[in-house]
Amino acid sequence: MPELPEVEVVRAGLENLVLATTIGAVRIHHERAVRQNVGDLTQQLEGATITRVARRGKYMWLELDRPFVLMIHLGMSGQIRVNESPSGHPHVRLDWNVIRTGEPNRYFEFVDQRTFGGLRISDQDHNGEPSAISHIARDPFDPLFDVGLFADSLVKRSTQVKRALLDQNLISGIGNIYADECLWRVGLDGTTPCARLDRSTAAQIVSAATQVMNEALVAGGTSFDSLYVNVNGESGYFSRSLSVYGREGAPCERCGNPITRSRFMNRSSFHCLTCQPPWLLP
DNA sequence: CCTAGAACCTGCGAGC
DNA sequence: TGCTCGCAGGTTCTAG
Repeated sequence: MPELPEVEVVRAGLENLVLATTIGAVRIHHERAVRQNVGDLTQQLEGATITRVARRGKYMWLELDRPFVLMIHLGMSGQIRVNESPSGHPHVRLDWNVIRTGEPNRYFEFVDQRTFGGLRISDQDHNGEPSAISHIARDPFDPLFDVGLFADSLVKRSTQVKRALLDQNLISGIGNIYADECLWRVGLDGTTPCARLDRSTAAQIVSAATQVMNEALVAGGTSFDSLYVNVNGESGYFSRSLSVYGREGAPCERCGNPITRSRFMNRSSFHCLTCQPPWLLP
């Protein structure tokens, strides 16, 4: 469920607490939450000091004083909760020792209802980046994100624009909510063939995606229910600022016509048929 | 290589 | 009050 803004809220919250601390006991209550040998993960992590909490797209990872990192992906329903065990799905608990301030030891838990997310160790390439996500494109918040490269790749795709926006190998961080919000802001129907787009439109897409995700980040992310919360269990407020997602039948903020819902890629898409004229097949 | 589906899971609300 | 069905912020594997 979480897209870039929600993952960034969790990343920042976690970094604020665990930087320069040392991992103590690691307890795994659900093997599916660990995408590798359970014993290896436990053994490699204990005693490691956390030097940075990083993110690309929807993936985040703990950098350590070791030649590997701990990858964390929240999937559809994953949470990181600090110093509390929410009822339901305790999966992996990491204790850490606060050597920085002398505060009492703490722990965080990775909790995941649907277990599409998980934790795993990854080694790093020569640039220090996790090899586990070498296939994931840079996200629009990345200073090294290349709009020209994205535009070139996008217009060459022989698929529809919404599908391309959800392809993490092309641009990362965008999911079903922000793809719909972005396309509404640009005035583009999601089924438009990529081949019909030009570089200028591609740049508008990046700009709109960056803006909407930044607004969501400032609001603490989008929460429809208790499944997405920050490390302290608190919801974000951006759902009240969504223009199309989840607003079937409600008036379009731009033209007043009702927002419609359709099936696309086996999931829901929300759009304004007036502001985003449907692409007509030739 | 690229694209499009199915598969992986649990829980909730709607409708019968 | 159940029961079934559809639906949910994602990724990855496979077949074509």
